[in-house]
Order: sequence, then C-alpha cells, then structure tokens
Amino acid sequence: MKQTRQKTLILNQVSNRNDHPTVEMIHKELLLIDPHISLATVYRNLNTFALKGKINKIEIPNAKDRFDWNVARHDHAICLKCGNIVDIESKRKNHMTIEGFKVQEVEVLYKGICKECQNKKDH
Amino acid sequence: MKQTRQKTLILNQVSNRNDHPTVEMIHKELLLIDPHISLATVYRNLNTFALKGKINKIEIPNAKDRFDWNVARHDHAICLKCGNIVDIESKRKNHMTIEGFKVQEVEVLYKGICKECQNKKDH
DNA sequence: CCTTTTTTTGATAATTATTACTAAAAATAT
DNA sequence: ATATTTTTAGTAATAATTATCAAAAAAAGG
Repeated sequence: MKQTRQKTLILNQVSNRNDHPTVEMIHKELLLIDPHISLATVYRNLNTFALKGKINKIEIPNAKDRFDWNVARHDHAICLKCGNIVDIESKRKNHMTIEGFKVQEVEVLYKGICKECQNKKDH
Repeated sequence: MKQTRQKTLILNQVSNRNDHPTVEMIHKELLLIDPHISLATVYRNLNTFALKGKINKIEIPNAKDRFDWNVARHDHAICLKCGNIVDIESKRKNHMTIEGFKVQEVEVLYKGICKECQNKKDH
C-alpha cells in the first residue's frame, strides 16, 4: 500500500463531510483541487478504504453506493423523495443469532420521507 | 390491465416456488413451457405484480432482484457463500417512528453463512 | 362475429453504475 | 541514482435493468 497524493485527498474528502456522498460527489469535489484525478481512482480507493475499515460503504439497492466516515454501528434512513440519507441510531444488540444461520452483519434501511420533504408542498 | 397467457404463467411460477427466484430463473423455467416468452416480459410483469402488491420484490445491493410470493412482513437473510436467501421472522412492530422522519418501510437484511455452507468444508 | 381500439409482447437497443485493463507515472526499495 | 513495485488516468468492458417500438393479442363496440 503506497502512499499517494490521491489517497490522501480522497480520505480527507470523505472524513470532512457528514453527509453520505456518492463516488461522483467526491470526485467532483476533488476535481477542484486536482483537475486530473480520475473517477476510477476514486472508486478504487474508496472501496479499498472501506475494505480496510477506514470508512463505511453504504450499499443501497438500485442506487449509487454512498460512503460514510462514521464506522461505528448505525442504521440509515433514505428519503424516497429527495434521496438524502440520514443516520439512525441502531437499537440492535451487538450479536444477533438466528437458528441455523451465522449472522455476520445486519443491514437496516428505513425508507420514508425526511423532515425537509414533509414540509415541502407538492404542486 | 389485460389478461394474457404470459401474465398467468409468470404469476403461477412465482407462486409455486418457495425459494426467492431471480427474473432470470423464472424466465428460464418458463421457456420450457413457452419457448418464446421474452425476458423483458418477465421483468415487466414481475415489477407490475410487485407494485400491485401481488408479490414481493426483494432488492439486494449489488445482486439481482429476487421475487417472493410471500407478501406478509418478514425479513431476509442472504448467505455470503452461496447467495441463497431465507426468510427471517420480523421482530419489529408494525409502526416504527423516527423523530423527524416519516417511515414508510423498513428493510432488514441479515448477511452471514447459511446452515448448508457452515457444514461444507472449504478446501 | 367482425372491426376498431387499446394494451401487451418480443426482440433488441439504450442506460447506468461499477469494474477491468493497461501504458505511463509515481512511490518505494536497493 | 537506478531498479522494482504499485498506482494512476483514461477508457473499454460488464451486467442488470429499462426503454423503444412494430407486430400481435386482448377487450370493446357494434
């Protein structure tokens, strides 16, 4: 694992924001700093960081992957109107057991309407 | 909504199996009965049935969609080795509330190793 | 029944997020 | 410094699903 300018930029970008950016969002921001940084490089490194547990990868069906600096256990809620993601405190115990199934991970995704979208008028 | 031979075949196929087939699996089975049924038709109708609540669509990140005749509320567990999906009884109450977020749906996915794969020897 | 209208199908093209590929560049080791 | 290894940039490839649309089938209206 060689240290590179790009890796530092990417890890900093995820760490310094508390939304749940997509690869594209991070790439777009980084282009302002390094106009030649490649989308493939951002994908590659975000995945590597997630594998190493430095960041969290949030996989949502039929939506772009999101990344999260917060590696502590927590759930997520996605707004069906605006697509925004918010953190939800997890109420589960640390070790779930299911008869005949060795649980390694539990993913909980709340789908609904966020505060902002509830206050918006549809027209 | 016009009644067609294809719709009947597709709905029957999902209803008559208790695994969680992908579109491809259903299409492959139906080709034995109707050798010209189109994959697009299977996709189209499974999605329509799911929207109407006749069947359940299980969306799993980075995997093919699965379909389920069981429309009652329940969770799923996916085996990280073989990819099989099993039903898990849901322990949640019917109405979840989160401060500032109107929950419409909660998806819980257990990831781990199923009974069969635990007994298999890796080599 | 036969004709008209509406919906659906089949076949394939398009889409889209992500991964694979590879020569050149950068980082580390010698 | 030079050699070796890893990474990057740019782009091609992949794969699941959706869109498109002419032809076929189903329902409606005499």
